[in-house]
Amino acid sequence: MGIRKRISLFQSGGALRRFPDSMSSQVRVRFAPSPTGMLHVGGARTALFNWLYARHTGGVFVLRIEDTDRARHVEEAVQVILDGMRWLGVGWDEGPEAGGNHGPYFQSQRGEIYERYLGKLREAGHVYQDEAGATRFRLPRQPVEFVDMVCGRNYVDRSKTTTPTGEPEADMTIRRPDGSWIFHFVNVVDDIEMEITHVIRGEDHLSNTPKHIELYRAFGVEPPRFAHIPLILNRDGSKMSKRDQGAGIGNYIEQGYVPEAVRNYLCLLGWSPKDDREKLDIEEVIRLFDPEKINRKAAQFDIEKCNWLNAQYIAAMEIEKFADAAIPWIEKAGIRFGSRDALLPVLALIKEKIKQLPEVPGWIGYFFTDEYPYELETVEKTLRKPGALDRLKQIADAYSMVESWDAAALESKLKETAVSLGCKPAEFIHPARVAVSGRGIGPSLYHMLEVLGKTRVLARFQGTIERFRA
RNA sequence: GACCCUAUCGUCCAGUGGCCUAGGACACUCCCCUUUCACGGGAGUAACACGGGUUCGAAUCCCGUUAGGGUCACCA
Repeated sequence: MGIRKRISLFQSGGALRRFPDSMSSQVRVRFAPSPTGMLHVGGARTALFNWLYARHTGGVFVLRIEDTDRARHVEEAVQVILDGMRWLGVGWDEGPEAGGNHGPYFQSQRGEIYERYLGKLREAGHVYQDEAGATRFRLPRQPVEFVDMVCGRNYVDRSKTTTPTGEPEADMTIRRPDGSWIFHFVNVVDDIEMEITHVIRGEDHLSNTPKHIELYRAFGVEPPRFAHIPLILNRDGSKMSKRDQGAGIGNYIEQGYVPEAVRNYLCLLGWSPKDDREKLDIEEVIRLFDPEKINRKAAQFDIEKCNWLNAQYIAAMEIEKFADAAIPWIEKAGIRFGSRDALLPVLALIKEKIKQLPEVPGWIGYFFTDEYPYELETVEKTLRKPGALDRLKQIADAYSMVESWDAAALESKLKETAVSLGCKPAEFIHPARVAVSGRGIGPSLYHMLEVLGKTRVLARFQGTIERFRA
C-alpha cells in the first residue's frame, strides 16, 4: 500500500541536506514531554513506543523536556516524568541526567540555538514581525504530502486551511513579543538539531504535521519520518484527560502495580504480537515491534485487563522479588514481621492469591500477631454451629500428638480424626481455619498450620475455645 | 465551520477478496478441580456502524451517510 515507499516531498533539488555531520543510518527517536506535573498514560505509551523502536533498531532514544513556557519551578514536574519513565523501565540514552552530544535537553536552555535558526529563516525572508511584535512565519500555503508510518498517506492543500470562522489561516507565530518561543518552531528546530530520524508522537499532532513540514522545507531540511499513534481514551470512550483516575503513571506507582505489567499492558494498547499472546517479555516485544503495525484506532484504557496482567506478573514472580515488592506495603500497614526469613514462607502461601500488592497485609496479619480479629459473620457460620467447639477440641487433641508438623501429616491426621468420629473433614477444617486466623478464607489450611507452627496452632485452638465457650 | 484521522464482541487485539457459520484475551455466566478463597481446566453470552457499489465471491476494495477523535493558538 505504498506506505514503505518513500515519496519525494520536494519538487526542486536545492540545498536539501540531511544530518550533515553524522552517519545517517542510526535511528534516533525522542520523547518530548512538557512538564505538567504528571506523566500521562498516553505520554507514557508514546515514550514506550519510541523506546521500543529505538531498541528494536539499535537506535538512540532521546528525552527532551519542552519547557518553553519558562513558567515557575518545573523541577518537580520534570522529576515526575523522569521517575515515571524509570519506573516503567523506559530509559533514555540522551537527555536529562543522561547527557549526550545534542544537549542541552531542556528547551528553556536552548535559546541560542533558536536564535540561530530564526536567523536562517529571517535571511531567507520567511519571517516577519507583526504589529504586536510577535515573530511570524510566512506560511508557504502549498500542498503538503507525507506518508505516516501509522496513518499512511496524508495530503493537505495548505492554501485552503482556514480558521474556525472561515478566514484563511494566519501566518504561524513562532515567537511571542516577550521573546519566548512557540512549540511548533522549537519542536522542529530541536528535532533537526538532535538529528531525529523518526517522530513517533500522539495523533493529536497529525494535523500539525503539515505545518512542521513547511518549517522543515523553509530550513531546507528533509523532514523525519512520522508515526502518529492513536490516543488513549477512557473506558467510556471519552478522551482521557489529566484529571481522570488512572490517567497518570503516578497512580500506578502509588497503587503498587508491577511496572512490567503496566508496561506490558501499554504495549498491547494499539499494538499486538499478531498471535494470541498477551503476557510478553519485553525482549519479545522489542524483537517484534514495528511502528507500521500500530493500530490506527484510538484505544480505550481498560483497567480490568491491566489488573489481570498485574496479577499474572505477581503470580509469576520469584518469591524473593515478590518479597521485595510486598515488604513496603507490609511495613506501611504496620505489621511487624520480624525477619525476612520469617516472612518468606508466609508470602509463599499467599502469593498466588493476591492480585494487587496492597492486598498483601490483609492476608498475612494473623501470622504475626495473636491479637487477630475474628470476622463476625464467619464466626457465626462456623464456631457458633452446634458442636463446632467440641470438634475444635478434638482436632486440637489429635494435633497435639502429631510429631512431624508438616502439611501432609496435618492433612492425613485431620481426615483420620474426622473418619474416626464419623464427621466430614469440612466440619473440622472450617473451625480450625477460623480459630487460627479469625477468617473464613485464606491459604490452604494445612500449609497455613505448618507455617504457623505447632505451638501457636495449639495455643490458638485453645484460646478460641475458651473465648467462644462463654 | 473547514480540513485530517478512525470505525470487528461491553473492552483490547487477530483478520489485508474465498481458510470467517469471524479467532484470542479481559470482564460476565455456568460447570469441573478444590470440603475456604484464589489459580487452573472446560463451556457459554457477545461484534464486522449504516447504505450503495466493484467482484463469481467482501469484515477485507471504492463511494456516500452516520458516529467518534484530532487540528485550525502568542498550550505543548
